[in-house]
Amino acid sequence: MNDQPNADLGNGGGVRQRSRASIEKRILEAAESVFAEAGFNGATTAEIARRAAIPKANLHYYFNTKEELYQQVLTGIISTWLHTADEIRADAEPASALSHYITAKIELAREQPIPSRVFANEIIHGAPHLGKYLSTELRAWVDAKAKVIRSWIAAGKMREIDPKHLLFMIWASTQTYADFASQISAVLGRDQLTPQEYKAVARQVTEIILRGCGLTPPAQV
Amino acid sequence: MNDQPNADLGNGGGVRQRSRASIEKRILEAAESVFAEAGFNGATTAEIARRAAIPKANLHYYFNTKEELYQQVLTGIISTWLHTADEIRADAEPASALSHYITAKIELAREQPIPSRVFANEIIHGAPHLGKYLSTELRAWVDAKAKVIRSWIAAGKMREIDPKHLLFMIWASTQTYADFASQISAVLGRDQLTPQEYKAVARQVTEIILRGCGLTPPAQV
DNA sequence: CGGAAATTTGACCAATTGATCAAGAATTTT
DNA sequence: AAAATTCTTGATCAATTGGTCAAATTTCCG
Repeated sequence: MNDQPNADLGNGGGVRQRSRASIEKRILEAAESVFAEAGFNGATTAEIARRAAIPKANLHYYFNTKEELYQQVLTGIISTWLHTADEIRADAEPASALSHYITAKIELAREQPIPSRVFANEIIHGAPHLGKYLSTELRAWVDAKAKVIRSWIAAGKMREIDPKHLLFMIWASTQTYADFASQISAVLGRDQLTPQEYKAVARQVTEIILRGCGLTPPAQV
Repeated sequence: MNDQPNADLGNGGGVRQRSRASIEKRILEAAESVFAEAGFNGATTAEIARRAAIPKANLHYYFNTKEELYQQVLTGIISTWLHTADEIRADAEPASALSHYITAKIELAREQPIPSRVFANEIIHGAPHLGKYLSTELRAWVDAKAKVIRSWIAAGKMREIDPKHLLFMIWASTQTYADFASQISAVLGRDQLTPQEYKAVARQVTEIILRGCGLTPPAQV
């Protein structure tokens, strides 16, 4: 039953565990990039093993199935996203909170586009591997944030808009720079945006959303 | 060389051609849905044939390779999209033109989400089957529309914004309702949005974008 | 050291899958 | 009618691929 080798053997947590953690990380990073490029179906364990520079059989020693590997990649992505909107609280100023959220999301799209693409791919295909996450955890998260935004509206701090669809719009407008980067690059005619361009994008998206909500964008940093 | 059976034989364009067109359409629709659900790699010609209700060997009679089938699906999608922004012209009013464009895109997301997902999937994976379309045709399209928007700005009709990133934002905010429908459904807790909800979405996205551009949303229809 | 546990690895397997082929059925043309 | 062309389809193939296995090799610990 216990298919986790080295589990709970009291070996002192020495070199083995450190090495194990590091090789698992290498495998997960390789898997991430392959899943992002080819999707779950197109990804092959052989290619993941190649990028992790280990034999395929060794990969299956650390992760029993491709499914298990994919799950861990997804889990990692989700946990990264859970706390990007911490500033969206009832006692915060909407303009500042939304501005920070949008900026953080654009930065994430720049710094970690690959996990974002794995997740987007999963959603596009109907989220067959995500189980109930969307309709439980994420839904609760959105409900909570929507409540905060509604409190801002009730306090007369911003225009009356549908909070959930505002969130969808922010997600879409920011993650498009990770998920659809190849399209944006091709259309703009360059390999990738410069950090300055990302800043300009964050500023423009923020301005449009905030003005659209009847808010005044904060002065630029 | 000519692997198109029945091509140019002067048979009068009778039953054969009509039947051929209809079966090809059935195959393409089946392919569309399978590609949308599983991506290029995950799609199997067997499943496409099953949905088209023909033997797999017969499918390969009409479309030699899976790649050819995919190309035709993509081509169909692209041609559908080429003329959705015809109202974005220099002599149009920005508020009206953008409003119509956004509304049309949301309607397309509602009516034809499947082709949109096939395309989105292709982009996410780096557009390996799209050839130079993005960097030639689509880029030229965007350049032209950006020029129009810049003329509106120069005429003092709207706030100074980056036209291309505005277009990206409109694409993202509208297509998210096709591409990420499973996420939106799960978060909102219902199978699919009602036509009324789509209308409300179009209204809200339009309002936010227009106000964000310093425009006044037109009165609702 | 020396036995036990953990790790590595090449060889291998069963299932899937894109594509082919040949034989026959249906349709059109002469 | 019969020859020619188009269409249909079951059988089959070669390649790919997720996963297994057992035999080494290494590491750990008394």
